[in-house]
Amino acid sequence: MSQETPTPAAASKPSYKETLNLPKTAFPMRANLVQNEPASVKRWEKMNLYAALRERARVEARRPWAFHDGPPYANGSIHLGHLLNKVLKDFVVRTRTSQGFDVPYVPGWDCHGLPIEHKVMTELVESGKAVKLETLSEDDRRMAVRRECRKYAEKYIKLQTGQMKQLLTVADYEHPYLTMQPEYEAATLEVFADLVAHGLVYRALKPVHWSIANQTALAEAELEYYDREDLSVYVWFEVENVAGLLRAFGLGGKDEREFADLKPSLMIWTTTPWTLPANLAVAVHPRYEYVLAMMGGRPTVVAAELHAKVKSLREKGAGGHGSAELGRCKGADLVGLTYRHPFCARTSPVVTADYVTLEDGTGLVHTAPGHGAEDFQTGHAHGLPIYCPVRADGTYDDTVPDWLRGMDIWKANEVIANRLTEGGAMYFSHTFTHSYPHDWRGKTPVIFRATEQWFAGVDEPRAGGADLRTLALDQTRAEVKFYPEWGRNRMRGMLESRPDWCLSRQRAWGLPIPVFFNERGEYLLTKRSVLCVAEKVRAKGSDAWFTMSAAQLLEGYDPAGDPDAPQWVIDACKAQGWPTLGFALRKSSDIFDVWFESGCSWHAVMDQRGQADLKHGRATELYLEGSDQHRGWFQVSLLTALGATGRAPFKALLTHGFTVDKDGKKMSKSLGNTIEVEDLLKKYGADVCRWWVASLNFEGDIKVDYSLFDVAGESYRKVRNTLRFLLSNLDDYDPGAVTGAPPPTSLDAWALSEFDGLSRRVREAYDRYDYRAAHNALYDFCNETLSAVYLAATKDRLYCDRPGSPRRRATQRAMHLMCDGLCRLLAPLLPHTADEAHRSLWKCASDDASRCVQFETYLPESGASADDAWPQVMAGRDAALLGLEQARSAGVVDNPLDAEVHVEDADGSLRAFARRFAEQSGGRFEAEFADLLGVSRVQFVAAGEARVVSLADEPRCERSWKRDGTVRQRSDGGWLTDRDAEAVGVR
RNA sequence: GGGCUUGUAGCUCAGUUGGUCAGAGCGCACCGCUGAUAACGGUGAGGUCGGAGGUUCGAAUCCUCCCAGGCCCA
Repeated sequence: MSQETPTPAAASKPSYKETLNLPKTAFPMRANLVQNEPASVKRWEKMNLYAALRERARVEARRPWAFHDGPPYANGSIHLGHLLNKVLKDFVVRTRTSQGFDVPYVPGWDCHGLPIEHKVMTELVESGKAVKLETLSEDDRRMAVRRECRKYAEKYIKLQTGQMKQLLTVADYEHPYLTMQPEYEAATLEVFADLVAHGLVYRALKPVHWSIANQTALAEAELEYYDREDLSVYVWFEVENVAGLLRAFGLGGKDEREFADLKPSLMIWTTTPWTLPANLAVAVHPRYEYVLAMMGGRPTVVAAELHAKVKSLREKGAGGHGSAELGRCKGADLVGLTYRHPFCARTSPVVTADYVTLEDGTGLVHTAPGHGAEDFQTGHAHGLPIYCPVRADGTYDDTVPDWLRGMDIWKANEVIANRLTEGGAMYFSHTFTHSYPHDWRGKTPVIFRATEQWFAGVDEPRAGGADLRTLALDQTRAEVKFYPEWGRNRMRGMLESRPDWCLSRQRAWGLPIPVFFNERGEYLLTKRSVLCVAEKVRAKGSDAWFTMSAAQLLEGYDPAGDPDAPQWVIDACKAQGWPTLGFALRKSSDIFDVWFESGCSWHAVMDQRGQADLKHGRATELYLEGSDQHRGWFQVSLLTALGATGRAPFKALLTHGFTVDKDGKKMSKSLGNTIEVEDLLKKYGADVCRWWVASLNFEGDIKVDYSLFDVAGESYRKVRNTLRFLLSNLDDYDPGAVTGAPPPTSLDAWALSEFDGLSRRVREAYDRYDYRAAHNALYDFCNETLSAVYLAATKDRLYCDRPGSPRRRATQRAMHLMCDGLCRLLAPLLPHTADEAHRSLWKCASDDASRCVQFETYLPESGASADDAWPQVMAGRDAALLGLEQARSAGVVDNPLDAEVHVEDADGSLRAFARRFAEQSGGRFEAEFADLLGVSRVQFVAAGEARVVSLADEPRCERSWKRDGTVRQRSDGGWLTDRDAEAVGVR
């Protein structure tokens, strides 16, 4: 047999596979992102993408769109929050750029502040260098610490820059802004100078959050709340003027002296016994009802509503009202009473305050004006001293009773409680757990402590006009856009309740507050004096404050020419002349709250780099940060800008939520439910991470889990494969070979008009920062419109038509347009993949660094118009597919190509469509519809006649595997359809 | 404790002003293809819309309360 000559038939029975136009592309199915993304980064760096984009914008005279990066803190690796934030920002930059705007984007870092200084100090102590520092002068010591801090910040800026580049973000990494740069610091001082000029800065003794561990004031933003166990005490304060007490309760008839022996008392409640030495008043609510009742053997004043509750603390089950009630009165009636402090030798008054509540305690509030914000207000209103016996290190000074002097306040809690018990003043005490503010870095509990600090007043009239709070609320209400809209409400609530801004910190690593004191404690702080220092800082950085003398810093300052110069300066100048005075001045040792520095970035970055000009009304378009920044950066930026210019620095605010674990719980290292960005990048690559970000509803909490990235990876692969299939069928296509719109009844027209719709929807979604809508639309288009419908239907003509057939070329043209268009729409979300596909589409050599998809704007509409009946046709397709599936499960057919489907065309619309199709293209729409179903033949039939017919008995084309009724043996011996015979060139 | 906010199929999400709005995709199950093949196509099952009241002829959609989260504050 083997020696036999092959029969002519067998010899001529060709394998037709080589005659097909099968897909061909170098664009791989597997992305290998982790391996290939670095090459993209390298190529973009080689072409200097950021600068090239600026240059294009210049040449094309693109309109600028100002966007501003809020500075992350230069500490540690980037975490999930950074990933989310930076990727979202990159979406903004890239979408707006593709829209045809010029969008410069300068990344920034917050460099000063306690976290770094704390870390550096710890390292200095551990390495033993701290001891040596103690021997230096104050200025030299601070300079030494500052040098270390700068090195530390620089190290992490470098680290984070690399990580952010890995996220494929496009930014001016060559010229970032750092809050420790001299020009940034100088600009911050310029803003401060304006605030000073507008009368918004003042110095006052006030209770502030005080970190004992770090011996500095802290801002709200520097606090974290943790549970803490504390002692809760109910204390009797013995009333001094018993007659007044009896009068207040309408008990004038009682024997005053006899009654006094019972030690009638006010009862207060506190969870901070250590503040009792600073007690200077008891506050009651003027309109609440109070009772005088026997409790623990003493006639005791408590709020009527809390009487039973307090009584039951000591007498279980003794909830019965009024049993021992001696009298009632309003809080206002108690005013004027005085009481003896339980262990300090003084008497203090009862005063009223509106903030007294009946939720906890006794309705009588222990008031220590030196240790609480509300206490301070009350003290201020009633002329009480702001007494704070606690020193910076958390120990008592010498004004307290000797048994407390020098004692640590946390230890004093117990000591004081014991003393109260011994002295009979303790009604009840117990330990309980409550949420308490802690230093965000040291994690140590914070106290309220009155100190001299610098403040920005939010209720001070600005230059005689409206105050900052009013201005900010006005902007929030009417001028600024919020995404999402509820941010407006949130901002308003925070602005309404925020206290004056404590600007000063007692640390080394920061921008000094440029104030000069004389020996009497009077200070020099005017717009001109600040600007004079700002010049020095611009030239030499804020180190100048520590390396130069007061006289040097003030060189060029002329009190005579300063309308705001304080009188003592003018007087002193007359007496001794300016330079001499300068030598006698002492430099302030306070630095600015870091939030003040970052809050000035609208000027230090946007104004200074020419991207905005707030004083002339040119604001930044958008700030984009986590929702915590309603109180943080958004608010401080708004306040400094309003204070300095009267305008909001941003036109719109966009916020995102926080990442949580897969169960919706907060992520924390202690819970062990954190995920590292580094690990995600290593496992999935940046494009998949970005695709994940794009899929999020980022307004709320964002669940993070590896499984969610797996899903994103699957979905990414689908998009990638669709691009690959497009590319693989365009290998032999010459763009521009075909022009003109396809006929409306053609599949190509349908696909192109679907693409135009997609393009519109995606661009509109980008415009409103709805990346998820864009992501979903893009995915659905790839998955449904292209992969399941259009590409499945056109496969036959792409593979089997003669390469140059008009039908094949028309489809290739549509595919080319859509591939190009998709790359451009995808580029903001998937910069690597879109560029890779785009370069493949345009057959770009791998070392060619001249082309990048990010240079392209979105593709204009294709111009294709689809027949109005297409939705009906597609509905017919759905119905027919259902029928096909039923036939398949009934065993009528297995392979769809063995089937002829009789499609119900009840109203004749499909046949009408087919007639139009024939007029426009000269072909049979039934064949087109068969391709849409993936079957060999289709007939349109009347209602009720739909069915599937097996064609298994008919000959099958050896090339296209179709049984379309034209299959017969051809001149080469093979069985082919007419179309395939023509394509192969046989008869 | 207060302000803002979230809770729709296993997962990610759509659901305009209350009336076919209980949907999509993924995943899963089953089937087909084997010339997109570590691909591709088709069909299907799955939810008392966090819970409980209430308003209404009618509520995922409005009101109240509760539960579980998140951010910010006290």
